[in-house]
Amino acid sequence: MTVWDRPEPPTRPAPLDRERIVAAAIALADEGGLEAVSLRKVAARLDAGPMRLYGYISTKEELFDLMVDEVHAEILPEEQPGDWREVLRIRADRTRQAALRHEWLADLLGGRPSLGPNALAVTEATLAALDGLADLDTVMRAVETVSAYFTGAIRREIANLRAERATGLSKRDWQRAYGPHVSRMLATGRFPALAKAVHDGTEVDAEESFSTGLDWVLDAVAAKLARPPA
Amino acid sequence: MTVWDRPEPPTRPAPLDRERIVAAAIALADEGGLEAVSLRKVAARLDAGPMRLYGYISTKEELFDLMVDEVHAEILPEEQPGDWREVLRIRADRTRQAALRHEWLADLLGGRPSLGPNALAVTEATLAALDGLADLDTVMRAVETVSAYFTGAIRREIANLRAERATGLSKRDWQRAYGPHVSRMLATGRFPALAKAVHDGTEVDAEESFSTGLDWVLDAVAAKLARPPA
DNA sequence: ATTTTGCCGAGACGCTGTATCGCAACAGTA
DNA sequence: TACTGTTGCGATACAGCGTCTCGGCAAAAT
Repeated sequence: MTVWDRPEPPTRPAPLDRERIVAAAIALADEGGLEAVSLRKVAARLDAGPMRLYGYISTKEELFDLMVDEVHAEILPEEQPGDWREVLRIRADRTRQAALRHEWLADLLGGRPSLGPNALAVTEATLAALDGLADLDTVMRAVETVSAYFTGAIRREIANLRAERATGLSKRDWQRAYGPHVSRMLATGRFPALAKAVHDGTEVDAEESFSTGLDWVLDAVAAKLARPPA
Repeated sequence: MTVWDRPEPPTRPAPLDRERIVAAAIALADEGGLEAVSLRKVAARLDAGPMRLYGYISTKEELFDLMVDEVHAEILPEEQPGDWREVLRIRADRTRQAALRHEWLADLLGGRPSLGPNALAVTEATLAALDGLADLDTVMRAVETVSAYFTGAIRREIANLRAERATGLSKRDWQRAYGPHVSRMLATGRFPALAKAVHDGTEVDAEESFSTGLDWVLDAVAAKLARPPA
């Protein structure tokens, strides 16, 4: 029996590891949002059956956790530039940038404790930058307050962005963007302050709004760090 | 043919309206979390077929929107007590309380723009309290910054609460609560600042932590309101 | 060469959100 | 009173989901 008669051995399944699984999941999520991520589709991208994934993760939520941690690798800057304020600011900005690249991140941010290695590294870098500037409690409060701010701000920004996209291109005009419903509501006269805000408000771009709010919060932190509590 | 022979006419289906649908959905979510809310189960609670709901909502997401708006009715306080700072503080506190009563709210908070009547009323009340204290841009930034903070903070609090519950009763101890994984990570020595924080950190209760961070943010807002930009 | 082991994937289960469509009960008209 | 038009409910269907079970096959161990 010559070689030509013998069939090639069946190609062994492509080797798999978490990294490739997570990469496939992220690609899927980047393209179609979190809801486009199904274990079946992730597996299909890797030429594998869905059940194969269960050797590497035990639940879909775990896959999400891995995805979030993977993105934290993008958030952690290469090198730290000293000043605590800049460290916090950069962390916030980079998280925002990551969420703009991976909008699904906004859906997951703050939804579960992030305890993966990359997320821990980010926290470590943040804490290190604040170490010694005040007692530990104050430092923790500072980090958590800033995190809470940018988590919430990023979520809102992405939510608005999606709403704008969904209602069609209308970026500027609140009323037209959010449709006749809000207009009607405002017309009832029950919301005078809101109506005024919508009518008179200048359109600020999202980045500036994020940045300004962040500055405020950082100012507050600065004040507390300067005067450590008795 | 007497009355006795004739069967009763089939009982007309129980009348339905959005209020009852939303109430059923909220009850379900309170009991088993957001994932326990399925159109089939909501309909079953109302002795109706799933398809019946589509007369009142056109998508499951809309049902979530209605649920969020319904909870905003709990958030809007009966009467406003003047001072802008207290108005913002009360709004944050009440939102937090609502999220503690309805943990699923944390999953939805900030996820989509809230444009229902109750949410608009809450925004209206907030804006009204700040009206005239500074130029409109500053006021908007203030409201959004505070909202971003408490959205993020509430999310984190609920996330931690769930994690504690999931890993078993261990409320206090970080390391034990988050399991051997984190301990091992810390033991690697790659996260000295984090390790110190975990080791030396005093356990602060969630409410106080929320409240302190909120105060900081409100301080920042106060500073900006006092000095309206040129 | 033979046994053991471990892992992969086909299939199944119960569930999901939603489209389709036939039927039955009402309102209006002759 | 008989008929007809309209409305809206719900049975059924469909495609997809996460996950469990299990049979079989290839690699490793003996």
